[in-house]
Amino acid sequence: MPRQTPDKARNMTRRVGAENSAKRTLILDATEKLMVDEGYAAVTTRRVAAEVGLKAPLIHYYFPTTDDLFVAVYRRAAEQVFQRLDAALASEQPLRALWEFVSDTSRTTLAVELMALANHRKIIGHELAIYTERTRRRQAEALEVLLKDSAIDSALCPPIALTVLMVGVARALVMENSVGVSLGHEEARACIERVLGQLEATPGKRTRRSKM
Amino acid sequence: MPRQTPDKARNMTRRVGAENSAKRTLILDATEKLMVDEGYAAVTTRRVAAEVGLKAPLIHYYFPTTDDLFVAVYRRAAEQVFQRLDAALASEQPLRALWEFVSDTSRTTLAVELMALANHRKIIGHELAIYTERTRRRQAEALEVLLKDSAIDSALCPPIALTVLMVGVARALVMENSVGVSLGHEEARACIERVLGQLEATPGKRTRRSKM
Amino acid sequence: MPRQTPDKARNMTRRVGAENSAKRTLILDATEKLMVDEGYAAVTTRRVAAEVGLKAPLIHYYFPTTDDLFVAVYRRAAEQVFQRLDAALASEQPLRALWEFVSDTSRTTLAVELMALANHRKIIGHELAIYTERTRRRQAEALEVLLKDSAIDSALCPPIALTVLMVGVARALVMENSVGVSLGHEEARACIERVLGQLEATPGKRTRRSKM
Amino acid sequence: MPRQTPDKARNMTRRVGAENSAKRTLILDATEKLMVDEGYAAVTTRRVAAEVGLKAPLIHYYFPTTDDLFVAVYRRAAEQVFQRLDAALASEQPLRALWEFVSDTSRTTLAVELMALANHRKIIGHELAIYTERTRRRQAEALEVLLKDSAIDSALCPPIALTVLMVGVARALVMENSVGVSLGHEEARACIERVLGQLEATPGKRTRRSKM
DNA sequence: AATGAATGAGATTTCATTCAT
DNA sequence: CATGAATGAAATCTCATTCAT
Repeated sequence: MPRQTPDKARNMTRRVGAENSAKRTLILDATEKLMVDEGYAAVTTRRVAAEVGLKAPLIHYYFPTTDDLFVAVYRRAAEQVFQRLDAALASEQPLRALWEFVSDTSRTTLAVELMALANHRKIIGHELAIYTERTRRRQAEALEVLLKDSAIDSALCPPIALTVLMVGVARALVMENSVGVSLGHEEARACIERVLGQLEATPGKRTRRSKM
Repeated sequence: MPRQTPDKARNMTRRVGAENSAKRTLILDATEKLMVDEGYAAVTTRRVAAEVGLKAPLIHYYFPTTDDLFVAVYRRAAEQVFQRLDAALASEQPLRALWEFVSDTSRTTLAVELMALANHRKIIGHELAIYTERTRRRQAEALEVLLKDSAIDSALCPPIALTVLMVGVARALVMENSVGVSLGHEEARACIERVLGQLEATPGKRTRRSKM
Repeated sequence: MPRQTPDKARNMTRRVGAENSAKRTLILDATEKLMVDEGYAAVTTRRVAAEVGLKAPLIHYYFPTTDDLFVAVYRRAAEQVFQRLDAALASEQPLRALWEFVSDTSRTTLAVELMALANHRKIIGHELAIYTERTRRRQAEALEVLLKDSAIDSALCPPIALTVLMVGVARALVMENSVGVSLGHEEARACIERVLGQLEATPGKRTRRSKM
Repeated sequence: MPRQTPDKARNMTRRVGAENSAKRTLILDATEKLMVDEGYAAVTTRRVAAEVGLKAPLIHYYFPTTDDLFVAVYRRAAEQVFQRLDAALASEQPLRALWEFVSDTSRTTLAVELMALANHRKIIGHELAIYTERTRRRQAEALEVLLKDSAIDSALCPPIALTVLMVGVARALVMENSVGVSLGHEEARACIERVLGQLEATPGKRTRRSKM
């Protein structure tokens, strides 16, 4: 596991390599892949360097501390999330797109790893919190519009609760998958999709039934 | 983070200390507390030893490798889970008790940590998978009985899916909490409790409308 | 140069090896020798280990951080200083013995190195300050008695000033020596010894004239 | 601490930047300030560069190796010393001026740092030795004239010894100051000034007494 | 004259584990 | 049971320096 960055190193200038250097991107790619495939604990200077075919100290040239590297990975991912989220919400079947989005395996795996990481790295934790709340709000707003006159009873389950539930379930499925558990997953997915289908099927009116 | 057990050490005889030694228990308690409070990465031979007031190598007397220690923590927790799960399902308001059980903070935190750990420790991963599936099946069976003729339409959402959803949401809430995110949590909890209330309120009958 | 100890490591348990272990002593000896011969900057885990024929991490077993090592060297030296200082002051010709003591090459070299080190290591600096003042007071008290009715005019140059001057000159000679400068040293030493001779020659009385 | 120059780099052409470039001067200023404020160990390519707002490799353009940088700092300081020394000796109260000169804090701090540095850098050591002896000779000559017929008995304490003592005491005061020791300093200074006063007060003759 | 990129070498420290007692 | 001692392996980070541009 990446040993904690000694405090001494913390207040140095960050982000040394040019923002768009090809190598910088390569390093981020490799780190992300490592996190998804083997967990954040597999991310060490050496390992990343080996993965990209660079020498270890060069990693530090681009990302002075390992935290900087993690933060960079996180920020890049967050950027993409916002774009893809908007795309999903603007699509034909926004609900379904949203679900597909939050249950996208590799993206969610990364999110889960960052969350685990955040337990030990205050900086990550803080950034993650801000971003999570931002995303959540965005989703809730979108849902508010989408479900305004749908079958769902927003007194029973307001949009923001809905996003919490969706995201939560998605994350759990991914986590379990990564340890090889899949019992009930299919049923859960089916169930969710059925509900979504019902919701989307009743874009307009007064269906008395189907409440969630 | 607990460095990976060197392969050299792998084929040792396991479980040296007597199964019920008081110290063994102390070590397990300390380890569990560490995992819940600071994450699994805080668990190192030294740290645990310091916590219990013992010398590091003694930990190895009871748990030859750190993996053994984790496995033992896990197994002990799993035992308790089964007992408490049974108690919950046999209680007055089994649904509500079940929800309280799966969303119990400290227990779930431990579960999440073990899950994160499992990413890097095959042995843990394997044990975890077996146990998770066992618990799930048990829950599903119980739900099957409980909801047989309740309001819920088991075609729409079969019991096993329900346990996946409940457990997933609970875990997500705990994880987010640990990084300081709580936006929407209250709403989500309220929503779930409302649904549970509805289900329990209709112990008998023939509600034609399927609500989830 | 020994890189600064990361803060993280600071509040761990100190002094691990038994106080009187033979190896502990060996390590201290080697460190002290290194400091005297090549300066404090030559003290690195590796170097010390090589010098004693041990493996580098073992140094950390006895002295968790390099600061701990320096502090231990310093404390041991300080102990000896007090003993030898008392012996000197109790001897036949206390003034001369004192001068010989403060101008003892290897001891003073160590002191100078510790002083240089203290510039960068707050802990050392603090300990050093305390000890220096303690020694100084002890010397001044002794001089007070010794010179009570000697030729020296304590209004012109009180005992405490005298110790400052003696120690200062001695240190300067040693420092210069270590860079190969010796011009005027012999004359300075001779001069000091002549003054000391004069002072000791007039143990009693009546020099009306104040000489320094 | 400035890591030792790898031997590989040793036989390069030296002094690349123009002797009087403004940036060269800036670099020297920054280095000197660093040495005085934080000790020579704080002098690293990066640190100096940051201080002047330049990029690290540019330092190497002006001073191929770090040793070259130190030597340049040293030489520039030495130049100034000679000029100020001459001024002091030509002043109204040359003795007092000399004392003020040798006990000037920031200059002496730099000298002490260079001395400490010299322990580890042969080149510095050598240059330092030459310069120290030159300065010493110059001071001794001046004192010889100044004290020719003063109260001081040059048989008891020849001029060259006197410079050694003065410089030594001054350096010691500065060093102790930097670690926070000041016990007895005031008394020592007072004592020295009293002696200087006495000496200057007797520009001419016939005091047979008052020897130092 | 200046700089982004790269790198070899090395420093400190942590950790799991073994071993002899 | 318990523990002091020892150690291989690795992780993070720093630094002086080179090189191509």
